[in-house]
Order: sequence, then structure tokens, then C-alpha cells
Amino acid sequence: MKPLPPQSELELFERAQAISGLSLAQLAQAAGVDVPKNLNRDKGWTGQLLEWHLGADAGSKPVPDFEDLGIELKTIPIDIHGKPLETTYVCVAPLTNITGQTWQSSPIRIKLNRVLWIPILAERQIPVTDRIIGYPILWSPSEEEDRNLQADWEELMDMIALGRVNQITAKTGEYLQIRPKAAHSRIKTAGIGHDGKMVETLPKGFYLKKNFTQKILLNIVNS
DNA sequence: GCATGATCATTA
DNA sequence: TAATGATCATGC
Repeated sequence: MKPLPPQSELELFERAQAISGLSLAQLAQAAGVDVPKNLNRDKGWTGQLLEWHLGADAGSKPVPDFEDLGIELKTIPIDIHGKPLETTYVCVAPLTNITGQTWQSSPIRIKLNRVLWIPILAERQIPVTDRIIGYPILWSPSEEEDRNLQADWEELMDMIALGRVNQITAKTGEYLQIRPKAAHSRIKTAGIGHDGKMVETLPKGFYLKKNFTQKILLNIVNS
């Protein structure tokens, strides 16, 4: 009995509150699925389990998890101190046909417009079954956060547009980074070469660095 | 290959 | 030991 999609932001948040403090074993049992021994071959398992419980309806469609509400769901692994253990994938980084793109209308900005963050106490030493759901955070970027992301985005997009995509590393950008996003390192997609001609390159995605997501997690404490 | 969901594991 | 670069599952 998968929950129906929530009809309002409040209803979604209340559902998220209701499952905070529960273990992944409890959520898995309620959903009628088995808990994998590790996430080695089930890296998206936790996220999909939470989608089930909260009634996300988008499936694998390129739309927000809660389509009618325009809200994206993100689980984020944290340690006992509340610090993020991993960066957060947002969306693919466009590598061609990017002239004229603006931050205002970029897919990444739209995707981050409203996000329900669900921390998961997920230190590697903790068995998957014993990992605990944290308190949810319903978030939209502050003006400062938006400016910070825009600055990194413009730097990264400039490099892509100028044919410097192969000079981008995970170190580029203060809060937003670009890293590989592919099944393996032999996957190729089109990009812009140093001479302006098309070249094959590894597909890449935008990721929020831990220093950015940590601020989001801390804001709830201060507000 | 690209979109969804991310974490793994080697390197620095 | 944290961060970077690589990788895993699934559907179309």
C-alpha cells in the first residue's frame, strides 16, 4: 500500500516528520522490500525507499519527485555530528549548445528551487539496516546561496563554452562542482574541444559540495 | 546514451 | 581520512 502523492507541501512535510527517527529496516519492512547488506550494488536504494514512503510519483521521469508540488526529494547521508558524508548530485551538466544559457533559466536552478532534504545517519560502519532517518528540511535557496551557486555555475559554463571542459576538475567551483556521471569511464558524450570543434568526452553532472549542503543542514538549527 | 536514484574506492 | 574520479542498478 504505497502512499498516494501528498496534496500539499504541509502534508509532505508531516509525512517526512512522521518517519524521522525510524530505521531503514523499519521503512523497508513497511514497504515490503529486503534491505541489502551493503549499498555496493544498490547505491540508489535508500533514495527509492524514501520516495516510496513519501508518495513520490515521478518515477524516472525528468520532473520533480513531487510533480504537482514542484518539490525535489534528496536524501543526504550524514555522520553523527550532522555533517554530510557525500556530495549531492543535482543534474547533468550540458556540454554543448550552451550559448545564451542563463543561470535564471538553467535546469539546475529550477531543480534546486524547492527541495525536501532528508538526512540519513549513514556512517559506513553502521549496518544499512540500522541507519536512521533524520529530521526533514524543506528548503529554497536564500539570495546568498543563489548568488554563490550562480557564480560557480557561470565559471563552469564559461569553461565549457570555451572548450575547456577537459580542464574542469572537481576542484573547480567553491560550492558547485562538476564530476563524472556515467556507468563507467568508457561512456562518451559530445562536448566542445579546445578548437571549438566537437569532441567526445565523459558525461558529467553538477554536484553540490559538502560545504554547501552542510550550511543547509545547519540553517534549520539557527532558524 | 540519458534520465532517475546515489555511493564506492582509489588517490592525494 | 577527505576528496576526486569512477562506478552501480534500472527503464526506455
